[in-house]
Amino acid sequence: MRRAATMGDVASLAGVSHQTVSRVLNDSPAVRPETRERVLAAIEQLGYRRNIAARALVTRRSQTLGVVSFGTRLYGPTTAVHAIEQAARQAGYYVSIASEEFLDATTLRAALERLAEQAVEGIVVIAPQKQAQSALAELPDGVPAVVIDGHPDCGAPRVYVDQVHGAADATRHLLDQGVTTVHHVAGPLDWLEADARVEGWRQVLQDAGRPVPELRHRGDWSAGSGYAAGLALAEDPTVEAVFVANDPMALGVLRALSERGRRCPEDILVVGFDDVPESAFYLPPLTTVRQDFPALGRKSIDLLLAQIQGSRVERSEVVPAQLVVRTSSRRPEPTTRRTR
Amino acid sequence: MRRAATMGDVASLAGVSHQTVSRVLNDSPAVRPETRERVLAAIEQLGYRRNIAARALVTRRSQTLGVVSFGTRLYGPTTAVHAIEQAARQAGYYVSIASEEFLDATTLRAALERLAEQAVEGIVVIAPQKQAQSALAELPDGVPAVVIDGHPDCGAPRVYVDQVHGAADATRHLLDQGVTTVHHVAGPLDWLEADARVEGWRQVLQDAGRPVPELRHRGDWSAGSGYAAGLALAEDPTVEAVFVANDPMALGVLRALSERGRRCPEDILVVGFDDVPESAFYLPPLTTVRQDFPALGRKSIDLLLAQIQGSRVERSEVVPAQLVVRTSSRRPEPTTRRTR
DNA sequence: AAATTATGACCGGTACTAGGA
DNA sequence: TTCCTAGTACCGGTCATAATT
Repeated sequence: MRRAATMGDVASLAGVSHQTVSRVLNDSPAVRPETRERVLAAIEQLGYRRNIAARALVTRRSQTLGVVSFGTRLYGPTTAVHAIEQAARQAGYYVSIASEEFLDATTLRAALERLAEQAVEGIVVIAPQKQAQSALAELPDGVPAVVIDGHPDCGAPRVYVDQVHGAADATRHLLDQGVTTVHHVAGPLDWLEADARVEGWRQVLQDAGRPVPELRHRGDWSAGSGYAAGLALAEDPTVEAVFVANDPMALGVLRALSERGRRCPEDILVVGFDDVPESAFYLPPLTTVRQDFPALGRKSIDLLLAQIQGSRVERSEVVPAQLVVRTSSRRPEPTTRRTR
Repeated sequence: MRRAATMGDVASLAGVSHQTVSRVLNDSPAVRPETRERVLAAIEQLGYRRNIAARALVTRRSQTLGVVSFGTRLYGPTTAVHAIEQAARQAGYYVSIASEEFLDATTLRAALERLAEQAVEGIVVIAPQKQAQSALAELPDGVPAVVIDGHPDCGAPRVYVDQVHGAADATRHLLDQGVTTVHHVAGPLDWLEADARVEGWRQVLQDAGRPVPELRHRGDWSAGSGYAAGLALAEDPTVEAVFVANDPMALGVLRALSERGRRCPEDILVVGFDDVPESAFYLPPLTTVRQDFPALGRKSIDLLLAQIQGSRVERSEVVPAQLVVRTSSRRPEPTTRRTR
């Protein structure tokens, strides 16, 4: 394998100095169009490609942003990561990923360390688990960072979806259907989002003076865990409505209800959270709360770039959640209830 | 911001030469343990971190692998990318992602160009669309590459799931339930996998001497497109069994059937493809064909590393697909058919 | 002589200066 | 002036080689 062409090679082929080649590559205005053409032709001819290691060495800029993510099989993080990539690229950055399947302080630290080794210019952390928050304190010194769905005092600017309002809207919507109260299938204990959704749900019930059912059901975001919770809920004849902390768990609940002969929405109303693409096709179509994950990703990059460019940065940015009403939560008119 | 510590700083603090520091970092045996300790202490004290740009410049190795992916919202590619990251990291490589939402020759070329700029040492391309194949011919010259689910003569070693056998198994399983023939809801025209699944399906029907229904239904992998196909299938009273090219589309079919009052599995049998985590909780639980996406990712890195290390590499590696039988495809015994 | 350690060239760019057309 | 050449000092490592125990 021949050694790759260098700037000097291009320069001598084009009959200019290496300095001029550099100017052309960096879009300096101080190059005559005609000269620029000659240089570009030489670049083309030699298949020259700038050595980014050399460039990074002298400019002290890696042109790379880092992304740390956990639970990458989940719809939310995956979608957000994708949006991050797009936005970062459009801003002229490469993206390096450091993700792990499960999070604990050790793996988060390791992931941050890997990114630090690469001298990334900024880091986006998607770490909605509580135990991530402590490790976040150790974000590399001078490196700008943004946290998605993190804790208010995690030390870095945050971008987050308004989980509390989303959960409140869902719960209020269920109460509006005329039920006495709403049960909740919560997400895992360690997740901040799970807490926020519990809070929104509880708040609305309390404000409405409704009994707050004991929180007995905690899933792990999976359909299987929702199914288990659904079996228990189906046993309880007083249950009229259930707010489930995400869509896959809601799918599990729907299946459990159906197996136990409890019809949705005739007997029990169900609302999910996330609005995964499939939820409109569950049986019945699922009412849910949409989170705009792509917006989350884009805004995190906006905040990060602002920091890199040295602007003062808002401490946080909120993305609203939006209730999407479908069949699973609409109580049929009592008159039509048994006609079908 | 103070300038970061350099090897020379560490060296003078430890009272050795920069060369010795380098040896310590590269685990050279030619360093007295006592000296090594001193150096490590100095590194710790200064918070020294090796500059990978400088290292890459002289070693001509970026320690980075590139991944190109499209349709990153789909379960398969996402899962595979994740496995790739894990495997690459374990092998001591960083991972740079270049993905786009939609693929065409231009975006693929752009993605490969971005990775080439970064001087990645190897590339994994996940590009199961037909139109990707031509652009694959332009894989950067000397850069090792592996293609996941690509065309046999795409020019690079391939790792792929045995789609044809998976589809054949699914179809055969349906015939075994006693139906006359099996209908198919295919994936998008441009996808190789869609073709392979059609082929496996058709093959089995032909071999069994069954009528091959005209291929009228083509979705885009989404539940919505499956729903549309399902509505049409529900109209046709002769349809006894449907093999759907992926799980989300199968979900759409199930919903359409249910809406039109055709029961699954009593009236129509359904089989999907992919085994997404939710499919066990569809109504009814979906029989499907599991693809081992993590294995796909791992094996692609194995092949890539082998190439990088200069070994001769098998042209391709196959990952088997596995039929997972659940409720949606099991015809109830005729005697119990109407009892419930 | 063998084991360590020190020295300087080099990787391929960028940034600067001085000066020519 | 405006554009460009020429030359050189970096950036922070690695490697080959020489020098020192």
